[in-house]
Amino acid sequence: MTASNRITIYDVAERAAVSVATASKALNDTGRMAAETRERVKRIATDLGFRPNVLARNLSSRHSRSVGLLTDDTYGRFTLPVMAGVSAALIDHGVSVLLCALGDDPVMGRAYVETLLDKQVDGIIATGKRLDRPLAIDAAQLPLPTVYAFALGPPEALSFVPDERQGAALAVRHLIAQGRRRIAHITGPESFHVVGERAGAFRAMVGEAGLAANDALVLPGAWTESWGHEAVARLFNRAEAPDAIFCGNDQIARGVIDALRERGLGVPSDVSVIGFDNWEIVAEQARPPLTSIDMNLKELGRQAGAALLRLINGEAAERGVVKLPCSLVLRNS
Amino acid sequence: MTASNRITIYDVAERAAVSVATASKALNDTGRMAAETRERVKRIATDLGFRPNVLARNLSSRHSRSVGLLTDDTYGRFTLPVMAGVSAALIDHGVSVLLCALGDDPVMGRAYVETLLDKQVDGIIATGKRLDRPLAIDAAQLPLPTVYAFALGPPEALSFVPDERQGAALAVRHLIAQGRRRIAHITGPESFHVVGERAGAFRAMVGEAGLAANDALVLPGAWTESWGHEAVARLFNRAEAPDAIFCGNDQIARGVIDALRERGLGVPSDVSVIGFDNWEIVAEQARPPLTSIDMNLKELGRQAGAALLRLINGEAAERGVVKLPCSLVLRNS
DNA sequence: CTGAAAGCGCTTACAG
DNA sequence: CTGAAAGCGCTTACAG
Repeated sequence: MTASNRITIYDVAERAAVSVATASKALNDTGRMAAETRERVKRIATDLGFRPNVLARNLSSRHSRSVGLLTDDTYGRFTLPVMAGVSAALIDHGVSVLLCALGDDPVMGRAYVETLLDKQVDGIIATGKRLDRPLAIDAAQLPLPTVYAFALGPPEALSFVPDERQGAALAVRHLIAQGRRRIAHITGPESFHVVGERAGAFRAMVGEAGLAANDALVLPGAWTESWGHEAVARLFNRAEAPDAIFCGNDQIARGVIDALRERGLGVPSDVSVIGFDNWEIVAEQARPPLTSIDMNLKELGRQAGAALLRLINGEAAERGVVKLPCSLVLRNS
Repeated sequence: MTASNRITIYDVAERAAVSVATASKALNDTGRMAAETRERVKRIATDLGFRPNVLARNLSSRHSRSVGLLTDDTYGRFTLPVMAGVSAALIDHGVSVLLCALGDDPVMGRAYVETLLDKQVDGIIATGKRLDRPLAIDAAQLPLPTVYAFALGPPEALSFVPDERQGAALAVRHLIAQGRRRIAHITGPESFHVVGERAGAFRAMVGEAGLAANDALVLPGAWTESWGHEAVARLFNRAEAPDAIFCGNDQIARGVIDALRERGLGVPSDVSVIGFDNWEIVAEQARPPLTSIDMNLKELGRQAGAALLRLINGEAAERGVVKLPCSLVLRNS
């Protein structure tokens, strides 16, 4: 029936002594037929090693079983885990992910998105290097189901982001549970949205616990080891030194740990330290290994992928911002 | 001719008063026909806003115009720029990139690759988190054109990697050109292949220039700021201190710069410092901003993508390891 | 419960 | 130089 020697649905149908229509319905669990027929067709397909030609299926069914993944990230510390999660969620449903690496140039971006639309993607996932900076392309305008992952879309869209406040609260609660009473927060530049979120949650938790909620204990700076180092110098040259430090990321925490050691302070015996991001290469190499907050980005990607699948299938429209919980990864700091 | 209201090649043919066969050939620059006819068809297609249905084209032409991108990276510092380059090289040719995020589990990996093959990808790009660690899947066994990007494939395959030795030599040559005579190399763990490569090139260049090629001037350690800090302590507590330091990455370099400042040494007045990776967020924030070596990973991805296109088109088979030059990014250190 | 037939929208020998 | 026709390998109304 077919020129090439690849097994087609015609071969399966012939062998099962049914029509290709019936074979198709049997394999796709559609239509009605005797259960025995369906089973037989499926078994024969497996025996023959039949793999449906996706290209043909796409043309008939008029959709591509693929989604576009838009990103403006060319560095990837946070984006790649999200992408891996999206991909994992979709692959089991035979949906593949087309990568579309946008630059910061909207004109180029639009051209890229055009080719994505030409490929007839069934939906779009938008992600980006920073939560608080929109992509060069307005993905929500696209005539397609769209989900934002580790990126904030417009209110009428569906966005998945880490719950920064919950993550920060988790960190502070952990320190309090260790019996710490004077907790400082050393964090990144105030221009980052997450810095405000985490600092807000920090203040709230500390206040709630009836501890000293002194603004001098919140130190915004840079996302670097050396800032952690420097901030420790500032904090510990005062009368009342903290007994715990919640750091805005793991690199800061690493600088903090090193600075404390240089001062002869034990971690965690004298001062408890907790990081954020759970960047394994940094957290595990610290001495002692660093306790940290994990944003579960792969899981976030997975949920975004699953939600996009639901939208594509026309299930109840979801919208708004879904904040996913962070988790505490205990090490020895 | 068609049920939907989307513009098809039938609409174009009708309007141009030619057959669909001629329209197809005109638009694809195949076949022979009067130049005038070709132009007219193209113009009408543009006027009508005709966009060919890629799904149909794929089925007829029996290829998907897509390639699979295999990676085992879920962190992405180096992989994402490579991916962006690959994507940029292919998108202009209407070829899209299917992301396939392998875990470290070969069984899962194999299943993922199966679905990629089902999608009839025309080729594969394999990349990974570390140059010197193979993927869980042996991509070279796949019955498809395959290119390795920022990953070493088997000798019979085509691999693109940065020229580590050239990059290191570039760094050392720059320091020598600044009049530096006693150059140290502070770098990462010896278990990394790149550490050996860069250190080898460092020794060769220093020897060639007739400078002190003392093994005590090569300090392997960790990829962290704190190791840079510590290594400076070791180097400068000796009689003969270096006047230049070539660092294995930018984080080390940052620690080095901070440590030198703490010792009251001027950078670059007393000691020149150069990093590796050109990780902008680190290099630009250093005080002074850090001169560094850039591996040009996006360009590497671009070349790998272009090479894969050539393989897919059946042009002369290429193989072996292509080392792409690094470049020097001058800042103020 | 099953099948014949049309159709998805292109491309590509082949004939003229 | 141009076109009629078959074909890519499935799916899906529709008829029975």
